Amino acid sequence: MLLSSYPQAILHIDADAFFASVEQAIHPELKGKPIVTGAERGIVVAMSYEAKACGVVRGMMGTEAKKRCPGLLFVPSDYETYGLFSKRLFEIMRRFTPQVEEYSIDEAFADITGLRRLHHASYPQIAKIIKETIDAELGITVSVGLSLTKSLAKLASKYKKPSGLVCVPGRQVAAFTKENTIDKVWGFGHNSVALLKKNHIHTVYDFINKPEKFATGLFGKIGTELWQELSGNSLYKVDPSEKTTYMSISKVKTFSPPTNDPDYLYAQLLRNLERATAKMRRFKLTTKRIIIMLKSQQFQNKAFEISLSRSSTSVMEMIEPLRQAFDHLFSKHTIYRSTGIVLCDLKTDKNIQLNIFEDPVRMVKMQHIDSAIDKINNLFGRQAIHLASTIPANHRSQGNKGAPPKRQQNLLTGENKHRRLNMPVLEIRPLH
DNA sequence: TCTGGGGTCCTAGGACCC
DNA sequence: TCTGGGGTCCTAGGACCC
Repeated sequence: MLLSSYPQAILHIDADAFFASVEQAIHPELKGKPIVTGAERGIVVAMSYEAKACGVVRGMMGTEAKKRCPGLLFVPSDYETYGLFSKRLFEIMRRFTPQVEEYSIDEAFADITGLRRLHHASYPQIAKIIKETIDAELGITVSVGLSLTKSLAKLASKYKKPSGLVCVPGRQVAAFTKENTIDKVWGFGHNSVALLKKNHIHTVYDFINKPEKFATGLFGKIGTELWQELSGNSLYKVDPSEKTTYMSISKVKTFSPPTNDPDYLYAQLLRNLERATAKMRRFKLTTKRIIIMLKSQQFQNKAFEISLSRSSTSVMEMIEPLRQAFDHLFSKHTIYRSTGIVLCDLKTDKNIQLNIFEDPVRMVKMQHIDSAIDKINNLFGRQAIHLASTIPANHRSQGNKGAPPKRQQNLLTGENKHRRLNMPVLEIRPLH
């Protein structure tokens, strides 16, 4: 196949060691030093390149990380600030093209096809300008890949980290894919890689050199798509539409130390539920199916599913079934390390069907209560108001004792991020 | 890498219908 | 009663992503 330079020019931008880099950008004294985030739980969530160089990896216990890297500094995670940096990054990209797809907190695609004249620059030059703008304005570095498809662009951005700029025009696809093993491909996980290796496929080039039917035979639809994408035929389009909905919303929380105290566990679960439903209401969604999970110390997952008689947005309506599900799942001989809630099959809450036995007045009342709670929590911080039954979740949770939350000025907007006042905790009991 | 917290999509097989 | 052929919807679970 003969490919011209860039029939499509797709960019993938991936921030380097994002959380750690943001911390270094806000705290200049941390620059050039090995640091990790995740201090609040004592495990490594993200590490700077300096820390990575000593062999510190994600999920590692703090003590082990310190052993490998004696000068290691721990900072607590600050997701609000990471989110703000993320927003800035996407905004910079949008100055060059509206075709920007926010893929995750630290990654985005952009379609810059046809923009050479507008920017008076070649595609690689445009990529370079975007990269330099981000690096300069945010004080962090990103790695950039430019190629014909999303899959190739993603491969390219990963090829030279940190702070790489890798351009793969059509005529270099063959050479470039020879340089990349299949485990680097976005969409091939452990199982797929194992299967490919059994078939003597080791590089991406090996894969695209097989007939398309071979890929389809092994992996079905996904196989065909990846084969096309990696061959330089763009199938996955850059989707700039904002995320407005969810299929599911989950809240999981691991606590330390693990426990088998039912009051504590139930309170944790209820708190998960409060947070999940608050998010659900923010997106104007409703649920009918809820999954309750308890994870044991040995990482055994036990789950129970409840179906509501009709779609709902209100915690109060879910409390009874939650209690029953918990009693069903809980065993006093098991020690648990986390609880979780998944709200499934979410639908927009336009017209919730009432069945004839229900009391619409009561329902409307509950909706008023919910929206009042949501408003207050919006103003005064997450869960300024919460159910009294979640209070046991505050005790015994020694997990975050060491690291008080940071109350710093927001460097980007000048606002105080934490507008929480010293509010008393209001307690609301479920209606009966 | 032994396990944090969030998500999506695809597929096979059963239930049910003509 | 077992014998045909064909369709749709739903569900569970796997695989993958960051």
